Amino acid sequence: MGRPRAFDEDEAVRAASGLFAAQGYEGTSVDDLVNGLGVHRGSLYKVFGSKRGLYLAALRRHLDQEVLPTAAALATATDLAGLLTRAVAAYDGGPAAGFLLLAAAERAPADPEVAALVEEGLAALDTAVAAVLGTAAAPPGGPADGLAGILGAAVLGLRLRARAAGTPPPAEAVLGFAGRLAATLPQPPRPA
Amino acid sequence: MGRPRAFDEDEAVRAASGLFAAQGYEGTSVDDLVNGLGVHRGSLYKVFGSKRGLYLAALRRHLDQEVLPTAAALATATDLAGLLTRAVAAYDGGPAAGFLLLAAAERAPADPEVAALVEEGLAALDTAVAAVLGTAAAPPGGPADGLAGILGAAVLGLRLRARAAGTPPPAEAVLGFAGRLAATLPQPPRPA
DNA sequence: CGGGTTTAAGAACGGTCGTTCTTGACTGAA
DNA sequence: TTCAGTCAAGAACGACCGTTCTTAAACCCG
Repeated sequence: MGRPRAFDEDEAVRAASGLFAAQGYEGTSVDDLVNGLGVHRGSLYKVFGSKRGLYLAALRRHLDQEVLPTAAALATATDLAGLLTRAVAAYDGGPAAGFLLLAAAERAPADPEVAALVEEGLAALDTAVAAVLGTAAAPPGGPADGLAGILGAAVLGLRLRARAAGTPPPAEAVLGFAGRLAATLPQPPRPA
Repeated sequence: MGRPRAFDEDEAVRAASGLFAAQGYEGTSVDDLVNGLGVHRGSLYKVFGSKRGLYLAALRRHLDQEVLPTAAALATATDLAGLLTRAVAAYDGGPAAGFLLLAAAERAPADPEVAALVEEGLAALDTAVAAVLGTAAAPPGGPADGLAGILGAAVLGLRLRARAAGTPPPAEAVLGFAGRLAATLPQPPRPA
């Protein structure tokens, strides 16, 4: 019973991801969200409780729909060059690109719940890199450690530079680096 | 002539750096600045023109007093391990730590003047890394390229993770990575 | 000591912030 | 067809936003 909803909740959350990724949390007003999502103000508060609730839902969706699948795809690479090639190719430049970066820099220091989501995303990337390298992943909950953490950090840094400059990350730099680094491995990764 | 100033301008800009670094641009109100700087509202607008003007001054100061000196110190390293050791040691955890990161993620995409300052800081870091490696620096104005850009990106990514998690960057990971990578160099850097 | 000039002090501006409230439209069930 | 329940529509709330204005205080100079 009751009047049916005139909007798709998942689509609204996706649109919110784009707005938050582009303008940040503080830089996105509820009016921006109401206009961009096509969802009425009252419905927004009914469904998500608050602006912060919608932000958390958007970040959660970004992790589930973008970051974690990307990490899973990275983990299927058979060598380092393949992994980094996929990492660069995964940069779709879509509206939510960089949401994780922005959340890490802007909201994670002030919002523990955001920090936990960010850590989840970053840990997944580290785990994928570690899987390809055949080494142990970083300890859960702890800071990035080891080569996998460093490589993940490098990809993060490249994407941050790309975001700041408004250009896609430089693929050739990543691939050249992969060639260099592959030589340092004591044995071919994934010998099986 | 005229009544003398009751505040030190450089100290005010430094305090502003801390606030902007901690809370971001949109997250820091003019009231926050007036309280945190101990500078009267009118004086703030007289000297800096606007909140954005103060932000640009604070970022400029952060570059001049923190980032560029750090980059210069990095460039004096004689090998990769020394450079990365210094890079980690340079993380003072002070109030303005991460200002460059936050500016890159939050304001650079929307404010070209911020983007130019951010690019200046990142380029200086790349140049320092390149100097130690004995390779050419990234092309000015362009995206990071080559090994130096990758290494700089890794340091950026590590610091971003540290900022998100509220912990200092993991020194041992960086140093372990330096040992691995040093083996890939075709010759000892800085042969002279 | 009395102008001239610069800053400090703080009230006040219109606008926008996140949030809530009131009213009417639409639904399935009685 | 009435009822109870959910959502849409939009006005309205107090609080805060960045900015400006007015007035008093502190200095140099003559």
